[in-house]
Amino acid sequence: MEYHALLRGAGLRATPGRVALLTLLSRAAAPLTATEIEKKLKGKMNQVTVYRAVEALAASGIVRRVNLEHDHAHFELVHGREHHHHAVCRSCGRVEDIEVPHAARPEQEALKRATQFAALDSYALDFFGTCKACA
Amino acid sequence: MEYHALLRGAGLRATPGRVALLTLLSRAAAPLTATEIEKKLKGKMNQVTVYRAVEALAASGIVRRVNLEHDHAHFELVHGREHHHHAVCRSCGRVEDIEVPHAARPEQEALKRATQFAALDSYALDFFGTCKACA
DNA sequence: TTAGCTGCAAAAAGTTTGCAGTTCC
DNA sequence: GGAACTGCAAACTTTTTGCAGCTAA
Repeated sequence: MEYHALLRGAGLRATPGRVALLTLLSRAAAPLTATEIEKKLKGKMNQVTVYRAVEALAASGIVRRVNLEHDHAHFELVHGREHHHHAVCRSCGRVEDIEVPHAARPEQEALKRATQFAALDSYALDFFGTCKACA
Repeated sequence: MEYHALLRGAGLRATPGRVALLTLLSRAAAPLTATEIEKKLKGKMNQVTVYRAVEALAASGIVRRVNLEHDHAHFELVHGREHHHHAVCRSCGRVEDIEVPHAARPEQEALKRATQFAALDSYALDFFGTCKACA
């Protein structure tokens, strides 16, 4: 029941659908779209509720909204884990999570270069190319 | 008429609308959405044609499609210039172009870490935070 | 002349909202 | 019991497609 506690700790209700959603995301190897989530939860939660759930979870910092290419958002669990990145196939849309070493706190360097920003607290680093299946 | 030649060189027709579109993008301080482009070209090109034009221009490598937060694509000119990045305001959506020093060819490092990819040839590094106007 | 471009109308995707009923705590 | 959550239907936004007419080369 670890997700039950996680939800309650964020002041959210631990409904069966939300626990199933978090369990699904925790087992996914890459971010999922709202439609993928709804299909894999088949019947447990309808699409509108999926959107509302990921919105609430994102507001609590439990889930992160990821914008890759393609015209729809993807969602992933914010493990307590390391910041990670994505490789995206331009041909089929496949996404793989990858770890890439990078400078510590690149946001601070970016903020120095920006003239119109008061704060930058996160960043996204995503790679695009062709997956082995499509090559 | 520099854009006329650029278009012809890519095998595309140099229509007045496309030249106006490229001129607009060249003067923009940050990537524009299709709707913004259509409004700023008021009357010169309708929205459907804007989508078809940026698609053709992106296929020729003249324009780049950028996916930031928010649910719509942005488009920017691919100057012959340096790879650059974006600061995005989570509150109002404002986007500023920024230059950030980074490792040479991070794609190669990323490809080593990916297990399912045959090639990675580009990447996006975008920062999120709050702009001065919203702070 | 003609392949490429354009506009209009309509459809397709993805996402959000209103409201009434249900459920977690 | 009451606030939070859910599902249904419908709206809204962004993007794509079909088709007929126009135009750059």
